[in-house]
Amino acid sequence: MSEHKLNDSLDTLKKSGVRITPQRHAILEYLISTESHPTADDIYKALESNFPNMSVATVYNNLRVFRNAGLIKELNYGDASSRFDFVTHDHYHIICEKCGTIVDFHYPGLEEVEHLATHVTGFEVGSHRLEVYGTCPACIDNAAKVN
Amino acid sequence: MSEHKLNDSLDTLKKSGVRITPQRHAILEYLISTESHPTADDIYKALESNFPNMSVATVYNNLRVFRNAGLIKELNYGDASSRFDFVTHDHYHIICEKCGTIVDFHYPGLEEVEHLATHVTGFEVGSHRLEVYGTCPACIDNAAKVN
DNA sequence: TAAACTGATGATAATGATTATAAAGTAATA
DNA sequence: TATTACTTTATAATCATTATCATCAGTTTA
Repeated sequence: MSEHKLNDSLDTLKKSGVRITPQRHAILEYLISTESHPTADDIYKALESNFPNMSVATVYNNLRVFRNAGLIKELNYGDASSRFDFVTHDHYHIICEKCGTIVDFHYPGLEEVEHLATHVTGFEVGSHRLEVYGTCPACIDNAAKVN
Repeated sequence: MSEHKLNDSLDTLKKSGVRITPQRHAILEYLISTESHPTADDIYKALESNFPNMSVATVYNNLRVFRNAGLIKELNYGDASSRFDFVTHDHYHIICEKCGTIVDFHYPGLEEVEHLATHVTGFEVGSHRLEVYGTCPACIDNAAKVN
């Protein structure tokens, strides 16, 4: 799956003069293949078996490289650590406040909001971020069972 | 200004059995009076002269108390520390990527998005969060002067 | 090919925000 | 007044992230 996403990404990196090391390859591959939105530590642990000597710093460094290249997004929710999300087409996130699950969903875009914001504040708008919070189906079920 | 916001907040706290200490009073007052979106440390520093013995932990503890009481919101942007915002009427934030300035703006609400998200994901939706990123007028000016 | 250069990695220390802990203070209540 | 519950303060602990620096690997150049 998504073999071409990986190749596209590797091309992008090469073009900006970034070397493709085995670690970088593995981190990118993991980010593309996973459905989840892993923390740096998740990634570190997931690759531990293949790269027993890899340093946490390497994970952080390369996440920054990928972010600067526009390949991934860094997500900051209330909890302690950042999560990382491979950038595909535009999508938003809905987050379960009970268990932390993050699910993607699509929405036609909110250019209106950007326009209004520009108009009202005089800012030059670059991007926006939207998240919806609630309770996921699994947690709703669990709550029902308990009562 | 906003004397009644403060009194409302104090009432809310009293009703939920929270004691009004001088520190709590001062922190709340500061949050209501300031236009900015201060970090815990900003608050700590701002009240230093009046409360030379106040501990940072007190600031954090009370911010949590206020947040649990629904009086303030905790905002997490990319940078290191959380910012706190007194909850008034619903508004969104636009954030300058150059200097970090945060400005409020109003928008009719995005219930549509919540409905769609519910429909698509099966989540029970509670709230959402939207931020717009860009460059503030001052930074635009500065950039123009340099070139 | 060998030397030199550049960037990447890995180990570890440092930083900085937030939280935990425990002792002492303060208000509320019986 | 004695007891209880809640707060504050001071400080230590935690934990994510970043900085440092020696080492390593790939690439370029002589």
